[in-house]
Amino acid sequence: MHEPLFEYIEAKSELKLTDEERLLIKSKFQPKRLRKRQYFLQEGDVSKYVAFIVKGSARMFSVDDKGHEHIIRFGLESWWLNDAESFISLTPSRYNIEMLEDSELLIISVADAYELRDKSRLFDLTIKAMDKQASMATQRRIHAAISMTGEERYDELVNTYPQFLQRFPQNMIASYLGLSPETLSRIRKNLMSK
Amino acid sequence: MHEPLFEYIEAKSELKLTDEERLLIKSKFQPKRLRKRQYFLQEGDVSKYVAFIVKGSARMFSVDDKGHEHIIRFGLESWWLNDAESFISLTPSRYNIEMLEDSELLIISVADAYELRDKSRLFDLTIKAMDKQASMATQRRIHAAISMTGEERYDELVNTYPQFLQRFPQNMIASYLGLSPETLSRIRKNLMSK
DNA sequence: CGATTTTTTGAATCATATCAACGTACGTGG
DNA sequence: CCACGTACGTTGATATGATTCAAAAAATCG
Repeated sequence: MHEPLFEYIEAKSELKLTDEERLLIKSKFQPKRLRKRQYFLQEGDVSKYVAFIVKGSARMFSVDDKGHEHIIRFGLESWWLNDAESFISLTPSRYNIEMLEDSELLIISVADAYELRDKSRLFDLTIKAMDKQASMATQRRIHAAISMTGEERYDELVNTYPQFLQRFPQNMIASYLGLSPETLSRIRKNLMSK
Repeated sequence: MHEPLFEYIEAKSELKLTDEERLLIKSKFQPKRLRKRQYFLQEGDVSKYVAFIVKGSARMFSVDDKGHEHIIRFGLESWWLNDAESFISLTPSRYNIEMLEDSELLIISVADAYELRDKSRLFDLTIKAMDKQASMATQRRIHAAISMTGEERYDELVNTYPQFLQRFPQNMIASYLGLSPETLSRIRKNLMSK
């Protein structure tokens, strides 16, 4: 069950885990199964855990006054789930995290995550690598959101995350891109004829 | 010259620097002065340095095919400057970083930054705290960009970063919000009459 | 298979961009 | 210190991209 996490850590840190370190990490990460449509985090709750996705997928989204959902980000195998804002400041979350497929997670509490970063150099390096990658990805996304048309943003998504198209329904892709489902449908129709 | 950086590190890490650590940090960060309109990073260059802003301000922006500029983020005192994407992957940057006021920076190379994180626990804690804060801020910004109208985004900026209105011209605020200068002008006019 | 969800299409409407013109503020060299 | 040039902000008219609402078609699920 923990094997994919170990592989992830060794890949990110570019180092090999000792048996001792494996045991330590295993002791802090609890397996958790969530079925499709179950929530990992609900709006108003405080995000006390981070999850590593072993298998499955999820979306983090907010709901506005009009009841429209906006997808902040998706999660797939080897990605992490949590609301940075709530997790860090320990305030109630404005977001929901819902599983989109039957999933297997490995969860760790805030306190244990800090402790583990202190005790395991590899784990610490892994989180640093993840932070860097995340900051790159969010910088790109902000750039796309403020400077591109819907069609350009869809184009970039097709190139950057082609898996999304296989795994997620089109109306969720639209929400992720900040478009209405109808608009994305029309954009795709348009691209067909080119 | 390095005093503001020391204060920043002690505030973020919630610990006190030793004299030894101060010397080490001082030896890695070079002072650099840039005047208004000078560039810290130009599109096409690789971002090899990170800068801590002691005094002054800057903007990071891209230029699209039509020659329009899009501001990804601003920098002010105690903020950091670099292009995450270029810095991390050592690829030529798609962005420019230009000083908006005569500024004093403390710059550190990629290699030295890694080394310093290894050698100074306080510096490492500081960067971790900064990463967390940055991930919170970018999550908020993405949420705003994909789910809010121009007026709502301006409103949020007024509440979150009121300093921006004092320090930066309105057309740059518009660019940061992903709006044309004309649209922001009209939004402000609208808000006046409420 | 029927029921529900997702996608598509059309028409009307809204938000924002674009282009052009004008007024104002600003800083820079003479 | 003034005058000029450049940058900035506002306003109006028009164009465009995207949303909304409604309905039908297609896909998916139990």
